[in-house]
Amino acid sequence: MSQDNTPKIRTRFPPSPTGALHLGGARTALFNWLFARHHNGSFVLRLEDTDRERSKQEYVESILDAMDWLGLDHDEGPYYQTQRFDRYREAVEGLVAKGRAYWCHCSPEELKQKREQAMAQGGKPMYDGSCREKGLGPGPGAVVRFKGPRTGSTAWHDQVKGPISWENEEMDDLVILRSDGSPTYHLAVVVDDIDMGITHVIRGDDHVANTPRQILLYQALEAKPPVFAHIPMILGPDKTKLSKRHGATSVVAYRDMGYLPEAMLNTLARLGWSHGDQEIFSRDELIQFFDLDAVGKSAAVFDQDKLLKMNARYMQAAEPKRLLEPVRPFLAQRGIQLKPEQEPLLLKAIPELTPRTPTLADLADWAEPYLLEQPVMDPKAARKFLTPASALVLARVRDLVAEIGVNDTQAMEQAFRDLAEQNSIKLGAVAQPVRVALVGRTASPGIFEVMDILGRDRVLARLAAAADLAKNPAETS
RNA sequence: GGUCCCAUCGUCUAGUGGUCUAGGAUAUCGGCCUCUCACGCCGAAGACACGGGUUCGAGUCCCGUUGGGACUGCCA
Repeated sequence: MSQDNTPKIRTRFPPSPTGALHLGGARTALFNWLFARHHNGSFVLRLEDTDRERSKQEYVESILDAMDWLGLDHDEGPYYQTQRFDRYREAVEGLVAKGRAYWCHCSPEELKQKREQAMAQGGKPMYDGSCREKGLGPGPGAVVRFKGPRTGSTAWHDQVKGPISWENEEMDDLVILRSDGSPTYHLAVVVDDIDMGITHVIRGDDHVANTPRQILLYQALEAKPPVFAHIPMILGPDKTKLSKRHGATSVVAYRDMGYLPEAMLNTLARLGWSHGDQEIFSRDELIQFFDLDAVGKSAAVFDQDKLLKMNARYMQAAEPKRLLEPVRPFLAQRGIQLKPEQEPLLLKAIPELTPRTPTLADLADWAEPYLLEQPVMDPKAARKFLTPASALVLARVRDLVAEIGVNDTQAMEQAFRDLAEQNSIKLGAVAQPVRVALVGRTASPGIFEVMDILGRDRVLARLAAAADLAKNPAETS
């Protein structure tokens, strides 16, 4: 039972489908989603596809896919701006009729020339308003410009930056309708946010300079502007705006590298937002604690190492079953189709594996020896540990396994220690050859746990195969 | 160039005038643990950009300087 009289909070995320969802966009989406969820409001998804040249359906799908992966579900939409052209057209006509906008016949070429000339003379590259008072009508190549005020100032109280104000004379008359009849970003975004009842616009602070222009548009359209909150940008390691040249910047790229969405979400949330010294947040905690007042003002550099560590923590903490489906594609990349009867074995191995595997890709790598009939033998490891001298040790261990089995790890460890002592060698001198015999490499979880999971028969078979190799080391190299 | 925004360890950040000889995380280094590799634990090093104010007192408030970023499109 809701008893608040205040209008329900509505936020939106409006990506333009001209590329994949990148880290900055994902964080913006996350903050909007968290804010809506925290306040029990609605989260609207809208595709800003008015740039017909660059907008692509495949990007729409990729963005939706990424949002889905992150679990950022929307309550409304996705709306598409290309389906609302009539509405924008109507708004523009209304503005022209009221004298708040006018037709402009200046060509892009002469505009560009004027801009460059102004720059060269140290002036401001703004539209000079040549057509502002001409009272022109539509025509070939003509656009509609907003008729902004020439005096006064426009101000707002930004929810993260505080008070910001702009001299109106600093703003030129922006184009709101292109010569092809399509609306520009400024017009479409304002009309949409009005129509969709958006109460809070949370977006990257690369939009602050757009805000006063849009407020003017709200006023001309006789609508109340929403609350604005400009969150700091996410920068690359070189502190410039994140872009393709910064390597992996798309969210799905991280998914494909084996990161868990909860780790991605947690890391993104901590860029520009904090809750005391807490570092790990569940999805519910994020919703519970998130608010705009704890969002910082300065730009943040995305730290891959920290994401990796975060992912490692989530990997370790995950229930083995949670990892089963997500790891499948990474196994498949290694040519392994996980069979149903192998699942219990993998599930049992996962707790031993995850402290060593920061990503799903690593997990697949480390799980491989358990899932193949015989492990892929690393030649270097074989050369070093499967020596004629170790053949004897391997044979003794076989006897041990035949005798004790593999499920009593404590008894097996004791037996290994006794064996080492009897031969006056260190435990490692026994364990390493065995390890290489069992998994084909020099690093693995504890050797007794590996044996337990592999099971007696497989252990015996692998020890036998390794002993053969050890007797004839030439074959390995 | 102009406008606007920003400024605490390498990086993410805590800090809202005194409890800061500045806390946490990550990265780095050292140690412990140990059958390998990890995990984990312990420890070290590492920051309030600079200069003026205001104040009994400033990382915290104000001004300036410097540095960085964004915008300056018929792109969003």
